[in-house]
Amino acid sequence: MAREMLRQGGRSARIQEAVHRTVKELLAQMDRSEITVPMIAEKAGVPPSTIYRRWGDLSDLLADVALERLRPIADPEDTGAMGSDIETFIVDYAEEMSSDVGRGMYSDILGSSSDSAARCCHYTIHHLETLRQRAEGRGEPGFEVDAAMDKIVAPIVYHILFQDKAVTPDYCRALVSDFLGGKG
Amino acid sequence: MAREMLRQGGRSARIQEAVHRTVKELLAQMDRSEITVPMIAEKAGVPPSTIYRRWGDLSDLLADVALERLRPIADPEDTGAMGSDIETFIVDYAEEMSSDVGRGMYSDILGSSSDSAARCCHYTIHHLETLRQRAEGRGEPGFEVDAAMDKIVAPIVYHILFQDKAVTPDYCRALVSDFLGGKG
DNA sequence: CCACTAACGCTAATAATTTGCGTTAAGGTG
DNA sequence: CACCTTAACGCAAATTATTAGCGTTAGTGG
Repeated sequence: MAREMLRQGGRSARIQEAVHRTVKELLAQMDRSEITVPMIAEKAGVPPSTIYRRWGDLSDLLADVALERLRPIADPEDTGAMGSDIETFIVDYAEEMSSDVGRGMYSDILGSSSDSAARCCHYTIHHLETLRQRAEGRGEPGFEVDAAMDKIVAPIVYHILFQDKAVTPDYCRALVSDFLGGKG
Repeated sequence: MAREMLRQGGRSARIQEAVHRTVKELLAQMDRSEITVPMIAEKAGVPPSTIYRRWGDLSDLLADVALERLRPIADPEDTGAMGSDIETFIVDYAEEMSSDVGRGMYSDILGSSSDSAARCCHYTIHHLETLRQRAEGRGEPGFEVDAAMDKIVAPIVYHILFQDKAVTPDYCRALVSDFLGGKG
């Protein structure tokens, strides 16, 4: 992945923005296996060497873009109760990530030599942590975030990645209710 | 991945063997990001064009090699009882796959455009199925293979891939005993 | 043993990546 | 606010990887 930007403003930031935007546009138009660095460079209006120097190679650039897309911009929806909070978050997450674009983001992140994989799952942990704290603030008993990762998130991500079975909303809800039910 | 070989014998098979062996050797010596097709070609004694024509590109070749390494060669060890069969199989599997080489195989498989991901997890399902049948042959109650994939395999593979926590034998054993305990 | 053709080797053309070097502009300092 | 330092850039040349054409080799089935 890109090393942290040492300079945050001006030209450097404009290039980062233009390149990221271009990658997202290309990803929506064609298969990732057809995308090349020179192609991105031309569309974004920067020389290829700038991309190579800054991101290293295509897989690191794709991982960087994927990670940015996954970065939390808002907290999960507040539905009023812990069970429905978790269910809503998980069903939405699974739907978003089981698309071709979503699975592609996972592949890019896992194919990169950087630490983007660990970062990516920290985002999910962070969201679950938010839901846990919210529940406890309501006086609900809360839940173990690690256990939720193992029992809910891991199976969903596994099936998305290995494409061995369809990840349906019903399947997700069953995982959630199994997790919540197995506690009492 | 490589299309199925139309010709199984002679020269074609020798090349496949030489290339696979070379890839495994290189993988043991250096980081995968340093490996190139021309490098493999020279060491294996074949022209690069042959590799490109047959495997398409490097990621498909790596996925092909990874899949071959994961292909079951023997049934899981028979320890005399279902619980210890599952535990032994899972602990061994986790240990093997949590190495850098193991994680690399997953990355290669997930980064390929072929169906190698689904095949890879079918291998695991097949092994679990073997254990289930063996247990039932002994008069034991058996277990749900799908549930074992969700509750045992998925969390292990998730943590290996996303590198968010160490997958220790104790952790694996806890997953197995949780799975078996939650049934009675 | 012969015919058929998949798969190969070689080579030339094309495309991607790396590198050196001069230039621009961000961010800090007096 | 002008100046200094240097990260990051643009350009272009050199290197390396990939693709494609075409004749050749050698499995496979008859």
